[in-house]
Amino acid sequence: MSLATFTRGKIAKLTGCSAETIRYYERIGLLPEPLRSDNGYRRYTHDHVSRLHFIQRAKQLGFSNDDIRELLSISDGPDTRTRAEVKDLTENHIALIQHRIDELGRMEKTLRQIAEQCDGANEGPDHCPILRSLFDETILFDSDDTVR
Amino acid sequence: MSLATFTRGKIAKLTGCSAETIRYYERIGLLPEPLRSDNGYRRYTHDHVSRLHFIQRAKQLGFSNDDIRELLSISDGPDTRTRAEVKDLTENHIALIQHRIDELGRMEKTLRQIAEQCDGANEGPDHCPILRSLFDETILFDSDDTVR
DNA sequence: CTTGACCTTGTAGGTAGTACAGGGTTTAAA
DNA sequence: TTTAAACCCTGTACTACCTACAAGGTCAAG
Repeated sequence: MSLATFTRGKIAKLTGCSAETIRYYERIGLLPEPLRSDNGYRRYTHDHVSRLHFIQRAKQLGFSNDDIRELLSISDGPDTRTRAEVKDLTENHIALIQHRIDELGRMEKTLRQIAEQCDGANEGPDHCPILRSLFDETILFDSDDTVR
Repeated sequence: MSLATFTRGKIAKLTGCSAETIRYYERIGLLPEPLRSDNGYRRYTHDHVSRLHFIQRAKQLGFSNDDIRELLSISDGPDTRTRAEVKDLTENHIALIQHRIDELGRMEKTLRQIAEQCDGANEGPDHCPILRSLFDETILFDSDDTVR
């Protein structure tokens, strides 16, 4: 067991998080407050390092800070009920991502449609077809749900 | 030509934007400042209505407020150079959306992989496999670019 | 002993709004 | 006519997720 500790700058370099971000995570309760040296400097442990890695990986998977806080608190809690809650969170998150993908796919399709209209006729004296279709009342959106 | 004007609440109902949002769009320069009545109330015209519609449609296509400001200023400017700039903006935007879709697709794939591991063995005495793979150093991410 | 690199705190900025407080005005009903 | 609801005005603070800076203290190297 190593008892090494790290300053904020050290743990930042070690994990790839910025030093400011680490302070931010502490403020919002993602990273537990470390002990302090006599000079007031934070002293991070290996536990902080693995938590930061956890946070980074969860972030890469698109989990929100609230999700991550939840996941960490489940992980810190008693072993019972753990699996079901984590599974739920994950499944909901997958559904959310799918929804976003669908939304973006619809956007892309419509954008390609209106961008295509611009391709051919670059010569006419009339207005830009893209702007026109944005101003036009009669648009061809597959809008069925709200877009952020 | 109708000279009708609308209060903020009226135009909000007419367009489906919230009254607060309309004030916000004015503040950030998306919607031009309307004239005022003697009592200080804003008096919106049909031109504001079509601009708001434009904003809403562009938003549905995922354009940022900066993009929209740009598109509107192009549309207000002289007719020359218009088409090329709009086309550029649109193509860049399509590329951005594609990038986001790819990113989300990678997330989804990885999430499904780790969620699957949880499916079968719900009985073991060990830790939750999802949490474990988030804590584990050896993850199987297809990470090649930054996430958000 | 001084310079520069680190650490501390608090605060402001960005995006795209939402929400509310505290005041004035208009409209509708009693 | 009076009064209450419903609107309007302004400024400000809040959400998520940080980033960046200012003003000061501390530490290690030359």
